[in-house]
Amino acid sequence: MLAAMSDVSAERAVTIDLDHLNEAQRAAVTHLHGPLLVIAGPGSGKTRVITHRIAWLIEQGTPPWRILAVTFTNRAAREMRTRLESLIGPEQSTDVWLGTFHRICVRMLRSQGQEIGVPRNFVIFDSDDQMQVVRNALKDLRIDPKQYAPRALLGRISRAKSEGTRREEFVAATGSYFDEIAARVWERYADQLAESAALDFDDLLLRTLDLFEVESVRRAYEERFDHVLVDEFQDTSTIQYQLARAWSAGSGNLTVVGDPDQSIYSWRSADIRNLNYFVRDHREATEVQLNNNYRSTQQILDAANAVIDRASNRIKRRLVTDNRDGPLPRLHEAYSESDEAEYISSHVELGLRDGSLRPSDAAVLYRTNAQSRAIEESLVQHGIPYRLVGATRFYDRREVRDLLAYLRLLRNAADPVAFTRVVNVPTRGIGAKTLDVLTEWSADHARSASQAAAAAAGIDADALGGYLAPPPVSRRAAASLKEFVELIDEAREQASREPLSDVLRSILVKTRYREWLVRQSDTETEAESRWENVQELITVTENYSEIAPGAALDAFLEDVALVADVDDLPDGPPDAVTLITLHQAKGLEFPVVFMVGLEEYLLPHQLSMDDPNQLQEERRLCYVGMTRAMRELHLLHAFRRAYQGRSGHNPPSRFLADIPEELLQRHQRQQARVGDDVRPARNRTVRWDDFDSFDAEPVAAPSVGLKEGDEVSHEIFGHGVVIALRTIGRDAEVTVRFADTGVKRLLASMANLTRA
DNA sequence: GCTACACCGGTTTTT
DNA sequence: CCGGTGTAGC
Repeated sequence: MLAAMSDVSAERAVTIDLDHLNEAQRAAVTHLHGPLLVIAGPGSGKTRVITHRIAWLIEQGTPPWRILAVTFTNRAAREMRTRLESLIGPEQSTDVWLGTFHRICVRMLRSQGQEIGVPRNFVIFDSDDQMQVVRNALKDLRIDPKQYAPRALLGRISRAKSEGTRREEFVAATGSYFDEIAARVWERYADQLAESAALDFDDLLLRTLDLFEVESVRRAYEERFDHVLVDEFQDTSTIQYQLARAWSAGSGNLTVVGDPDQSIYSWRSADIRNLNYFVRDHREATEVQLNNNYRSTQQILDAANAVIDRASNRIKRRLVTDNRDGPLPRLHEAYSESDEAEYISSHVELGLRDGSLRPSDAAVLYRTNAQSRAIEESLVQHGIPYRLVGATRFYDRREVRDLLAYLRLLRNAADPVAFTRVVNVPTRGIGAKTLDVLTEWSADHARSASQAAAAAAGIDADALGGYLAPPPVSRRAAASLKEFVELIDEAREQASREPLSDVLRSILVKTRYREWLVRQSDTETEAESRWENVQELITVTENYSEIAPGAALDAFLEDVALVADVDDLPDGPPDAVTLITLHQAKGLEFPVVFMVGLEEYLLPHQLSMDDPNQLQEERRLCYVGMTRAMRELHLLHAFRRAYQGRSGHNPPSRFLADIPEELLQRHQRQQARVGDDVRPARNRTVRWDDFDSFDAEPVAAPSVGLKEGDEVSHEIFGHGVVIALRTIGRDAEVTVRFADTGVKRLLASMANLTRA
């Protein structure tokens, strides 16, 4: 293999080391020509294969800028770039086209979009903006948002777009009544985006595809890329696959890498069938399977395989590893979500104490973001550092979005979404009435809301021709509008010559934004944290100080729209336990993984239980989670769980039942604490005291065999003395003063105390 | 026009 | 439990 390769590049020194790749990996890396399909199981060195392949291609003589590699997330793109740099150095690697579909589309549209009427300086509307636009559309069309949920309508529109359906086709198709409503909303929606010179995420892809309809553009790009590589191919949508084909049409060198078992984004229009279509469309494609796992122990893989094996319609594949043995995955039934969290904290604490674990080695994986709270509380209590990934994204926070809206107005005064958002933030006496008047006026006279505001304020009347009657707003509102318009104008002027961070600071000062935050916040802590977010935003903008002021604004807004990921912020403790959703965890690995909430209604999630396809996806999600673990995997579920303010009992996840008993190490609470009758908790945080009410007939003190003054020892807390005992239902609460860790209250049945 | 408060419904996942 | 929306009273 190596010899053959050297022949190809006879005069070139071979610097890419392929020796440490296995045979399948090497085959994928050194595939020379034509379509290539790589099926890459979890931990099989997928990223390594892609980066090595790119490096190898470059070494074979392909210029870096003729290689296009598409990833699913920005994080993956970044990682790939870093690894590529270490292989071939920064100079070569910067020239490789590497990014998400959206990122690459933006790049193409910025340079050639005008060919198809895409405004050069288009802005990108994120989902929050989109919702706003849909709401406006509903208002215009006098459709009751209660009857037709904006969310659902937007979902319908977006799905249609991702499938490549054009609005005209959608309207023409005889769909349901709901679809007809969606079609009408879509029209208004499109109009408003056009008015704002905005593209939504779907448009970025669609319009780029349109771009390739233009003969000259297509030809230019056909000659442009010698190789196109698509990562996470199982998560591509119809439109994304079409893009990949368009980009590789010239060379025919399309490499797709994916794993059907890890397809977890169908709700985002990912179509797993693309893998089949690829094979159908490229009969001559070479297929390589990577089934060697370099991440997990055999014990973990066995359990994970057991889960994925039960997926229907699945081509059987099995991951194998040479990895050293490790402990069996541990299955633990906790009593409640806080107990579940406690188990995690205790384990981490133990590992930290004996030095077998660093905080960053551990990750807690959950299905829904809401589950992170109980974990956080417990970690805080134990003083264990953690970092929460995603959750409420930084750029989704109200105060951050307010300031972004200000910045967007500087860029495009006509942006109605941004205008409506901040015209009265902080409140400056411009209410619903005034806004209505402005909206009507701007509709009647084909002017933007900003122009309406200026006219109402008595500014710029001449520019309107002087004969238009200004919008009839109150004297007070007019004064406020004047203030607002001037604020924006000044800031815009400032933005053309000063750094972004300074522009933001002036806006904050002039609007007394901080005082407004304090007034808005219920608690001082909230005000503080929101102000911190504002400061953080300023810090982010400081990264743009190198760029010329005008261009900085553009670049910043674009990045914000495309990189809405908390991960990109420098913040957060460097060595911390990771709290992350199962979805976001894809592509990551951790020595120790805790999967929580392995219960029916949570995983599989309630909303996915009716549909067999969605159920399959939940199973794959479970599989993805399990295969993140390198050496230790803890599978947790709780007997009782408070969710959305209510408390209930969920049976263990069906996926757990698919793992043979002998592949697991059971660690269960020793006795049932309450009857089957589960009553709602009074408090969100379940305290042991609450359990008193559960038993109608309190029984005598349980036979825990302990009394005050007894010396006991505990797995984690060590040695201590019992200082109090209390009957709780059929259990006992034992208060122990531990030598190292102080006083703790423990449940006898859970704590596993032994007499010392 | 603003604020406080009651009510309702629900996001599972994200470029 | 959360946040968004609607209403009453200032």
